[in-house]
This record gives sequence, C-alpha cells and structure tokens, in this order.
Amino acid sequence: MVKYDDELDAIFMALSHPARRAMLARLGEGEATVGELAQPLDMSLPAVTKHLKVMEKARLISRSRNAQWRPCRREEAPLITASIWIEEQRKVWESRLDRLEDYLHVMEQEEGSNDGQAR
Amino acid sequence: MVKYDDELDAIFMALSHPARRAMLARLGEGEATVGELAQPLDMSLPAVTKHLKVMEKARLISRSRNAQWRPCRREEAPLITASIWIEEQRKVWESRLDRLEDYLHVMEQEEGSNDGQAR
DNA sequence: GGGTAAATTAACCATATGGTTAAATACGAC
DNA sequence: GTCGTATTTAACCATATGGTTAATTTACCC
Repeated sequence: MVKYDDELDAIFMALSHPARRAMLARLGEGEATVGELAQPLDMSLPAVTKHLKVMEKARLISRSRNAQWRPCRREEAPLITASIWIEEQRKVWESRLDRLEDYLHVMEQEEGSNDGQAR
Repeated sequence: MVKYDDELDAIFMALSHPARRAMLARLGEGEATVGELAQPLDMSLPAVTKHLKVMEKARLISRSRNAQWRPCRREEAPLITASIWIEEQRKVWESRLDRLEDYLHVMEQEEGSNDGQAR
C-alpha cells in the first residue's frame, strides 16, 4: 500500500509551477504584497491570488495584514520537508551503488550461473 | 518576467503524486518491472504506465527491455536538480535572516507613516 | 458618506491529470 | 502459427488546474 503523504503532495505540487517558484524566490528577499509579486508575472491579479492559495495550503507562505495590503512571507519548513525527502531518496540510491560492487563480485564468482532474470 | 524552467516543472510535478514517490522509493532498491512497481499500488496497470511516462518525461527514470518486460531504473540527476533549487532558496532565506535586524528597523519606521507602501 | 486602491470572490472556460475498462502489441514458449 | 504473459494504447470519464473578466470586499483618505 502507498504511504500517502498529503504534505509532500501539496509541497511538490506547489513547487511545480514556474510562477509560484518565481514568487517564492522573490519572497526570499523579504515580505511582499500581492501586487509586488504580480508585477513581474505576466498574469492577472486573481491568477496570482490563486497561486498564493496553493502555496499557503502547502504552508510555503503565510499571510498577514497591513491596511488593504496582505503581505506574504515565506516559511522555511516545507522546503526542509521536501529537501529531506529528496535526500532520503538519494541516500538509498547511493547505498545501492555501494552494494553494486559486492554484487558484481558475487556474479563473477558464480561464472557458471545462467539465471537470466531482470537486472 | 518569469524565468521559465520546464525541467523543474516536470520534476516537481512528477514528485507531487504519492504513487510516483512510492515507485521512486521502490526503484531506489534497484530496477523493477512495471508489474513489480504496480503490485503494492492499488491501481490498474494502465494507470501505472501513465505515472511512469510522467516520471520518464521528468527523466527521473529510464527504461530498458528484457523480453516482454520493460524494467525501470531510477536516474539521479533530476533529484539533484530539484535539491539544488531548494537549497538555493533556503540559502537566500538564511541570508535574509542575517539581515533581519536591519529589516526590522525599516519596518519600525514604516509602522509610523500612513502612506506606508511596503517595499 | 464618497472616492480610490489592493486584493479577493464569483462565474466561467480550456486543458491537464488521474483513473477506468477493453483492445492491441510485443515477446517467449510450445 | 497459437498460447500465455507483460505492457501499452485507445477511448472514455470525472475532477483539478490555471487562466480570464466582472463584481465585491476591505481599508485608507478626503
């Protein structure tokens, strides 16, 4: 059974759109209003609002209020969560490579063997 | 203007589905056939084929042939690409924290003013 | 209160995503 | 060639995603 993980779903999904990555990058420099985030992004304000909702759901950003502005701030945790998942995967991959050499030695020693299954 | 990046789009999109992450994790242990990947995943073979296409497009996996089997292998590069992007973002975030004190001073000054446009 | 600016919501539309079942393909074995 | 197994393709469907414009909300200013 799949180990279902809503959190990673939402985080990676949020990171998969270039406009959202651009906004995150902009927010790396500090808080910004919706208008400021929208300005370089060839799309309407409502579209930007939707992207912000996606990122908010993934907790990549949080919002506050300042008069009629709703400044956005980037949150670190989801990026760490994503990074950890990726590095876990890479770790497994690396350790598999470490075992490859041993495996090949075993193969060499079993010269006579003829099992043609997947490899 | 948005710096458009098809590659990251495809990678993060591919990582955003739990079934695909499960398959990648399984592939971390070594090559597997479509049937082997499908077995723990409560869904039909055609659905699995589609997920594999998504991952192949993102270059997260590559395929070979062995009789009627099409074994899948995980590729490392896209995970590295994704990891680098994330760590870049975190780096910016960290350096922004270094500047936090200055930033708070600016905030204080803006609190008082009434035409307070955030910038 | 009325005017203006920032942002969101509503309504709508096109396309993508994620799934299904049934049919087709690819390949080895007989 | 026929049979059986692995996988893909085709056709279809429901819902999600990403965008639009128009209307609405929120808050400051006069």
